[in-house]
Amino acid sequence: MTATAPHALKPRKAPVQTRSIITVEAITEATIQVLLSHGMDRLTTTLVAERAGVSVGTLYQYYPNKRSLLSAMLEQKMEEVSLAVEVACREARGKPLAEMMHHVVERFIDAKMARADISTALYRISADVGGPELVKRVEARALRALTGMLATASDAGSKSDRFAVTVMLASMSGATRSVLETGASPSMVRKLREHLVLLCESYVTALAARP
Amino acid sequence: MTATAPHALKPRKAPVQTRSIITVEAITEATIQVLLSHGMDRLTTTLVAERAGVSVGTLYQYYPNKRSLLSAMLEQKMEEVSLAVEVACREARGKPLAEMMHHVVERFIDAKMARADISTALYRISADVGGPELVKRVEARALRALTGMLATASDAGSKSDRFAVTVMLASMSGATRSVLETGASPSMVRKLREHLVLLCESYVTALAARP
Amino acid sequence: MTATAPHALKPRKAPVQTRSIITVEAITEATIQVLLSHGMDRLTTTLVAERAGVSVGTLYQYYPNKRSLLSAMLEQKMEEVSLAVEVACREARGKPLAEMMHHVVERFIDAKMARADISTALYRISADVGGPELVKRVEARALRALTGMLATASDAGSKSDRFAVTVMLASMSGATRSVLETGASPSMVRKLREHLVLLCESYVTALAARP
Amino acid sequence: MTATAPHALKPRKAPVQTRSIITVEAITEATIQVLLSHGMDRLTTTLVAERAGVSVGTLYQYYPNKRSLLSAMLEQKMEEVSLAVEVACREARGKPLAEMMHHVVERFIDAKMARADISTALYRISADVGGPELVKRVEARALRALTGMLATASDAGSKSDRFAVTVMLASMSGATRSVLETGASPSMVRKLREHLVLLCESYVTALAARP
DNA sequence: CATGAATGAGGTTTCATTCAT
DNA sequence: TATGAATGAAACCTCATTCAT
Repeated sequence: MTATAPHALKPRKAPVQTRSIITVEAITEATIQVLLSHGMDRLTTTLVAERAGVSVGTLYQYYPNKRSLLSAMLEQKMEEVSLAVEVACREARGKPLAEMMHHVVERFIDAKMARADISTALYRISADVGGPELVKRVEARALRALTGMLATASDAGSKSDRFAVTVMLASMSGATRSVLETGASPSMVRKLREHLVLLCESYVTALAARP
Repeated sequence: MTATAPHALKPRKAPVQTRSIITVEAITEATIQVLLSHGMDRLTTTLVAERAGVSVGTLYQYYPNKRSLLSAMLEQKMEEVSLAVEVACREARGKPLAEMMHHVVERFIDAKMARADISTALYRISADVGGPELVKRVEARALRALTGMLATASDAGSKSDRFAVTVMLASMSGATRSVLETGASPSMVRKLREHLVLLCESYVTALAARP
Repeated sequence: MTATAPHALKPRKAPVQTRSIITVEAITEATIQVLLSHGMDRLTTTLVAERAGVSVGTLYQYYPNKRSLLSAMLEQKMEEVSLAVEVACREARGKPLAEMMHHVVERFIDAKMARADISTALYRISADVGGPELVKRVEARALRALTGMLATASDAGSKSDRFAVTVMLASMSGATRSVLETGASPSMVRKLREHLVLLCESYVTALAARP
Repeated sequence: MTATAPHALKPRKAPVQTRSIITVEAITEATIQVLLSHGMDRLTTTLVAERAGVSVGTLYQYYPNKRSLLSAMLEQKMEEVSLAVEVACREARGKPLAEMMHHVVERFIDAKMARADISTALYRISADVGGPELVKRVEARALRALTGMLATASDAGSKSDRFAVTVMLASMSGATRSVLETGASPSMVRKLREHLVLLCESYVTALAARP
């Protein structure tokens, strides 16, 4: 990717007409496919447009540059996951710790696995495309939600601080990524759910038990 | 980076003479520096060579292409971490679980933080450069070592299987990465150590307590 | 020229719009000119593009690599000659041997001399650029045509086999090439016509007279 | 090949010591091999040196540049052929035409086929490396010899001029090249001998019979 | 709005040649 | 003499982006 001014990462215009929406969706889908089949450094705007069945020109009507195309995809997926976590946290407020973790982990993995291919594809970008900053910004919401939820646990005065929650979230992401990159068979995913619940639950409990 | 056949990722020749060794080290160091100062997609072979104080031609005497240069760096650092884990596992055999985890986590983080800049830089490339495969291959050793060690715990019949260990390792990596990308102040690192020990310890204990 | 996989020698896309056709023709012509003025090993794609009044990028839209550019030119010219021979053979069917050879040789030389500069330029590349294979493939048609024609000679049961015809064709090519590379003044060309007719005629006659 | 001043095409020094002779021969042989296995445009001085079992530096002790290396090979082989023709012509003086042609053609083909690989390899260079000029210069001797010989034919006042002989020589070369590039099985070579004799003999006879 | 031909800066890689050891 | 590490000019080729149609 050639150097690009840091501005202009937003999509160029929001599609309103039906045709436009279809076009944008085709582009989005094509990006995923190319990312998966060719990898980050053979992804070219021309190739994406071709796969989407439109011309490059059209692609550039919706995204001012390549970076914004990828950035949009990354943000979209991450928002989705963050939202899922937020909702799960709201639902689990006031419950006992074990139940909380169970619920949140399930929703987190659900969100990642809905279109697991997208998740996998995005691991190929996150480093570039404003990765860390974007990640931090989007994860902040999930972080707040989790911290808030933990404070309402019915069975334990929570000692969990922001840092502990970060560690937990990063662990969940790391483990899920690892499984996704190994292929993610259904049985693997089942085990992942189980283990992540155990991991988080025991961690939170241990935190609460600290002097 | 231009398309490159998946072969030819190995360095081209091992430096034998003193002069060569110095050259290769200069290239290695320059790669890190450029990665940190310019980022993955403004890293050019010319720039690396310049920074290393050699000509591009020289760089290409040791690495057949850009990919192999980056790949070599990634592998090198990962081997280092894997080795550190292996050694730590050997040292902690036969100890109680808590002590084991404490020891391994400490050594893991030590290895990552020695030249934290390198670790950070490498997160930018792991996705390309044969990432997953390389990761899997190199981590396999750490995995075996950890599993083996856990079986010798003095205080608990280990129920830990390969999958659980993968989850643990991925969690450690994920959390460490998260901290590194946020800046990694000394106090952060201290907290990370503490929390990762807690996380792993409680996880392993919980695993052992399962029906 | 850098190493190139043996595939991908075909032009990348056929020009359809008027603008494209002009572009491709400009590139073709520029290639000849550069070949003549600079020689095979100072012919660079950049130089060709410049001469053609387009950018390198444009050149690469029509030819996937340097080799294919040259290959296309070679094939084009050779097809032309082969076609000329085919047509001449068809026209001369049923005539006496002497007349046949006269006609074919004349048309062969006509075809080579139309843009003698191109012929000369192409001798510089035929060795690389898939030479032999291409030559064999394209000449096959001329070979068949000649053999077929000779069988219809009104004045002699033809003993000419495929091999004899190959020898004849190769002789014609060799002699013509020799003359072209010496400068090919009109008087030389006149003599060449005369002599090649004599050569072929007497050869075919001698073949027919063999026991 | 990079641009090189037109001077300095001669080998740098004549090897006198035994060791040197062996070295030069190894280089010569290696050049042929590389030419055959990799083709003209993947022939690099380093590769040749490697194949010859010496260092590049050593190669440059005997040839001032790549061009001279190739040029030397070309000239050497051509001289050989020319010499063979000269000798054959001397031997055949005073004989009848038919016998003359038979003798010369046989020796010509013998010379080309002794190390047919070399001949084939050289077709890959002749265009570059001062091709035409070199060819003209070296062939001049064969030309003179042939013309001289024909004038002494016992059975016919020769009408053959320099041009006719050029045509004949070019035909012989062309046909031989064609056969070599098609693989040159022994039976093919046998047929080639036969046919070239016939071709030349009938040609010369026809020339003599002209008004 | 869509198209896709054209652009050209710039990146990667090669390889003839030199020269200190 | 031989070596082979180093050089660096220069070649090939890509691809994000624009704009006339």
